[in-house]
Amino acid sequence: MLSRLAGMAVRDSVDVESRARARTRRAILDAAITVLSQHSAASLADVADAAGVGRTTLHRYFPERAELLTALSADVLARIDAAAVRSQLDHGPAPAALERLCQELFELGDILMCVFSQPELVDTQTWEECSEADKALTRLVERGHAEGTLDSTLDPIWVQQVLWSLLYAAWQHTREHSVSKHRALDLCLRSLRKVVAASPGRLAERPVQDP
Amino acid sequence: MLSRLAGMAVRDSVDVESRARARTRRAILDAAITVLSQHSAASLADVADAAGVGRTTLHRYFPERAELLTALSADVLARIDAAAVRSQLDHGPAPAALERLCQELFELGDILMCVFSQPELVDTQTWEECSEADKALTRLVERGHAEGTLDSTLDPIWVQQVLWSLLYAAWQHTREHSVSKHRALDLCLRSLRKVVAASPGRLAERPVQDP
DNA sequence: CCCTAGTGGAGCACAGATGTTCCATTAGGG
DNA sequence: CCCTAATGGAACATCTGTGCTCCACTAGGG
Repeated sequence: MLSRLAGMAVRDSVDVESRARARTRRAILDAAITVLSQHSAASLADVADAAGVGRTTLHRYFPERAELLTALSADVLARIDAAAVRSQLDHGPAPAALERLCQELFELGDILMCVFSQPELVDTQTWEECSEADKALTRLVERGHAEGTLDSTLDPIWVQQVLWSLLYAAWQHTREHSVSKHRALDLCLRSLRKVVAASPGRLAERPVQDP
Repeated sequence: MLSRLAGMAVRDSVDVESRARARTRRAILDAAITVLSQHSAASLADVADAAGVGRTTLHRYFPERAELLTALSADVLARIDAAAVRSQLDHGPAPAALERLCQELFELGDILMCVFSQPELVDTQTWEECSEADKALTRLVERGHAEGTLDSTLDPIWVQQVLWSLLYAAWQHTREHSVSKHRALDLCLRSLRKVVAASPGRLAERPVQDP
């Protein structure tokens, strides 16, 4: 029943119609990711052009800009969750698992930059409640604390912040300066590793100086 | 001569006029920082409201949106440079100097977030060529490399990227989760310290895995 | 106290983005 | 091969943000 409603027209078979439409839909979403990751205020005409479709067609799929953004958000979240699944966060040593996640997320490229350039795209509330990736990452960090392989003074939320901001730094590094993706990822992983490593002994060596 | 031109009207004394105008100008710039740091696409009416002035007045100071952004950019750059000067990057051990810079920049608050939400505000070309802060930071990192107090596998540009992205992470941390500024700065400094610390011995322990 | 710089509001024109409709054309499945 | 879903383009109304003008009002300095 739902599938008939989703298809905008009454058809016998369900997937046959989807062929062309699914392809167009993907092209639009991919274009939206590319365009909006670089200029979050880009017009729908820009997105349509990048997707190689007419503005009218774009409107058939997403009657309002908000609907495109909603779909984009869902797509981004799904890809991030998929990356988390591929990383198998519950297996092996915590630091290694975290690095696998970092690599998988790095591969998402423009999708990452979308999240940064449009924070409203990923509502923090929804994210923390619905995202499996968030929960898995929290579990991972807590496991690392228990194992003694991750710095126990860094709570899961901060580790997540650092992971994302280092990924942003890495991609920005490739965009602005002519640095290879490989080099950027290397720096990113190396830095992440050092941040989360359990500090051997001398903790809080230099406390914050209040001015 | 220039001061008469800057005053938009022919006056005998120069600073008398500036009193009111300078106050209004600052109010507008401060409001622009606050508003645009949270929503980079905010309208000029929003900025005027936040500044407590009419839209007409805002137009008298900045006839076009671009001019407001230019002034905003100059203001932001000046504040960043001032923060760098206060940090005395050329004095003392390199890691400590870097932490002083981090603290000074952290205090800039919304100004930082402006730079992130509107990367076009700070053109990388202009920044690297004109900013004294950039040069001082580069010198600092190179000094740290020579001293052996900073990880020599991290080039100055990457250190700068990490510094900024950690600052972003810290502020985001206070905004989204109810974390005190003090705690956020503490996490930020601790993380920065670990990233830039010269690795004792075992470098490149775990190279990037190409998939 | 008076005068002028500074301000605020209303109003107007313009530009760009958006949402919508209609029609001609094309591609792909039955 | 034929038919229909799918598409693209043109045209239109609307809306928002912007840039600009004019006029009335107010506060602060001489």
